[in-house]
Amino acid sequence: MTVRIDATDRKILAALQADAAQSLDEIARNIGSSKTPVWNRIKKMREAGIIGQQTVLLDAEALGFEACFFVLIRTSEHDADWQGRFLSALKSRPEVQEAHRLAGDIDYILKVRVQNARAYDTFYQALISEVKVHNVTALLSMEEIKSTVALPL
Amino acid sequence: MTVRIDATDRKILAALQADAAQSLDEIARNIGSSKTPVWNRIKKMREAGIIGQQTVLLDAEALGFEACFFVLIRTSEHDADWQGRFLSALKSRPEVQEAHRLAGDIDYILKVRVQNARAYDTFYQALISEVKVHNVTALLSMEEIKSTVALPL
DNA sequence: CCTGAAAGTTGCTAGCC
DNA sequence: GGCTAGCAACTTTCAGG
Repeated sequence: MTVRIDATDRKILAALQADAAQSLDEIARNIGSSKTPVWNRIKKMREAGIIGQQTVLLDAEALGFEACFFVLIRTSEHDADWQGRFLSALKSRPEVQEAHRLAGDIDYILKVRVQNARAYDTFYQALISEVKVHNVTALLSMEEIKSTVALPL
Repeated sequence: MTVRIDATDRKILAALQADAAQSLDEIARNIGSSKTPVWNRIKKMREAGIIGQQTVLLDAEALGFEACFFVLIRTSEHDADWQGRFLSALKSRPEVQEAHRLAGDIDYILKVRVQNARAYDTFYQALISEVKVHNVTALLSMEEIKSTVALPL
């Protein structure tokens, strides 16, 4: 299932990451190739799942999502049933933008984007009523210094 | 500078978030409108900055970025000069995907994506040699449970 | 604010080097 | 593997209700 990625592929990926709206011609010109080979490579990488969803980045604040929290979670329960319920709760809640299971004494970290502090509290109350967690610390973001989805290819 | 966003605009944004590659016709059909009005609204929201970069989401693991750390940073220095150097260090390092200034006793949180633990250490050493920080805790992600850039419109 | 149609670009395929 | 050529499909513009 692993596809070999060469230097040209990486250039294509970097170009797509930077601006997925540009045309094949433009990408081809910038990396010193031409339309068809670029298209074939993109197709292959799409099929291999290396290139995933194509999306737009929206201005969260302009759309009324003015609060962003990082939530550190410790739990005492580690059985499969609890974990299953916890994971599906996270996946089904759209305000959870990221969720990671961690190594170390903190078990999970979430990134939660909501309209305001009150909306966060609603989310938090709903979450802890659905699954029991041992300890929760919420870190409130005051300023988004940097935010990118680009990998440093 | 604020543009009024109505229900139709929100539907368009949701559609674009889900798949920015779909055609105007498709979007128009799904939201019960037609090409030109959809295009006019998109244009307006682009100009207002509500719609930002168009990009693709890449499979980090397939491309060799197998480690993801969340870094909690406490600092004792809060003067403008220090902060300026710290921020520009973060912005210039491509492995830093997110950086937030926080409220509370932890001052900053970073999300750092690197090839492996060793690459993280290289990053970490470089960062602390550039700017002095009081206390650093790195949380290693074992599993990316969820990751989306979509806002819950 | 929407409709419909025209014009220029682009995505994608096929056949040749 | 890459290149050239072509058509279908798309984006973008604009006159008119």
